[in-house]
Amino acid sequence: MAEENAFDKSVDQTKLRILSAAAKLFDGQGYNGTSVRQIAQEANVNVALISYHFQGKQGVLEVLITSYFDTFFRLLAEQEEGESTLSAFERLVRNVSLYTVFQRDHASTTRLIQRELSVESILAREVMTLYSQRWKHIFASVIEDGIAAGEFAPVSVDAVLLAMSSLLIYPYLNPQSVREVYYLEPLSDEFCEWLIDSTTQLLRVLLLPDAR
Amino acid sequence: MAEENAFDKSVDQTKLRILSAAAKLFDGQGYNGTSVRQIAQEANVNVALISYHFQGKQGVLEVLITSYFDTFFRLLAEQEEGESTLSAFERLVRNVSLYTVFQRDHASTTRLIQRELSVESILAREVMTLYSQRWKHIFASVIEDGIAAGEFAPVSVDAVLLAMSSLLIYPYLNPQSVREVYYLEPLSDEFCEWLIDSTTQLLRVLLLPDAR
DNA sequence: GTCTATATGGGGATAGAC
DNA sequence: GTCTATCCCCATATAGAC
Repeated sequence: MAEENAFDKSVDQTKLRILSAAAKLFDGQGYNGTSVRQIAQEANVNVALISYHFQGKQGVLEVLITSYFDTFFRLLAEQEEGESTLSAFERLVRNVSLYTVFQRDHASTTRLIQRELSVESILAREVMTLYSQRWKHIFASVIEDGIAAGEFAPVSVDAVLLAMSSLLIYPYLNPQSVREVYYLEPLSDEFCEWLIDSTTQLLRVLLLPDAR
Repeated sequence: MAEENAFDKSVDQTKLRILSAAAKLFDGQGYNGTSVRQIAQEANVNVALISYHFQGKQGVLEVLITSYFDTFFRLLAEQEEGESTLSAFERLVRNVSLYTVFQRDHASTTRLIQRELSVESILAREVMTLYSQRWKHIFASVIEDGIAAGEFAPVSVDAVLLAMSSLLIYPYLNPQSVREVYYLEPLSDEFCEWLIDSTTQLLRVLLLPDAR
């Protein structure tokens, strides 16, 4: 299990420095607004090392995207173990909570991914769409289970999920507005709790229209 | 006399062609991902005319932003005339409906503005933040009126508005995901109706927790 | 694995002719 | 108001020395 160990001293030090610098800069300035020179400077490494380790700027973006989603799916799988005894609604809320906190803990990558996802010309868009579909499928399964068990009303799963993702994602896509316009701090614990709570309320209304 | 006349035949033809081409390209590729040469080609005008008419690429973006918001605020002001007899909730829903349809009718500009708003290094960001605050203030006033009149629960206006904007904006920021992941068409009438309806339901839950 | 130096192309903007 | 030609800067990527 050590063969794909990503912590092999100096090499990975450099790779990690590049990834971390790139995440920060892509986050703040956008992918196209960031140059490899900036990344190299921010990471305190030589420019050529970016091409050497990641085959260019796009390679850096792709690694950021894949490790972001892979980490999330791993965490989710861990949480889902032995969750089968819970109700569909409880499982849904647990997944929402995990995702919210995950976004908070990976705020830079979250913002840059969600932003670049809305750019059509980005080459990594297909990768992202694939992950988005996998993301959706996970949440959709829980809702479909709930509908099949009669726990949820027979709603449009797609519509519910879109509303849910809007609530969850937008604040982390545009934290600047959250701070400067709404005077809330998206990185705070209170904000996460509020966001989870609001989303739960919406889901309750949409999925359990009779129960109140 | 004609010093400020913006409808001067050929000049305005050119300016409009540039604006329209820029909106399309900024929308699809992002501001930084679009070159003035591309804009000129798409608009079928000479590259130099962009600098001549708009003092550069950034000037084009600024005009797009200001006319977008100015148009929306004008439409909103027209609608709000003689609305004072309505309840706060009804006024809120009317404003939500107007904004949703406006976003749909100006989908390219909506997406590009909302995306660039999340980029810190964009020079036009201060302009956008200013408009965002004005936008928020309009919706906030209605909610505050409702609270003062005892129609709404004494909620956190900021929190409610953030949830509302998340629902309204996200689908127009990322219409690709809406189409490819959720199989919904954000430009359709049915989608607008659904979005207005979902938002109304959320607002009802948050603002009128007792009434049902 | 890291660095220097360079190749090659494209970016935005403008001077000056028409 | 429009176009041509050009300026200058910066982008990414790589070849080759260490």
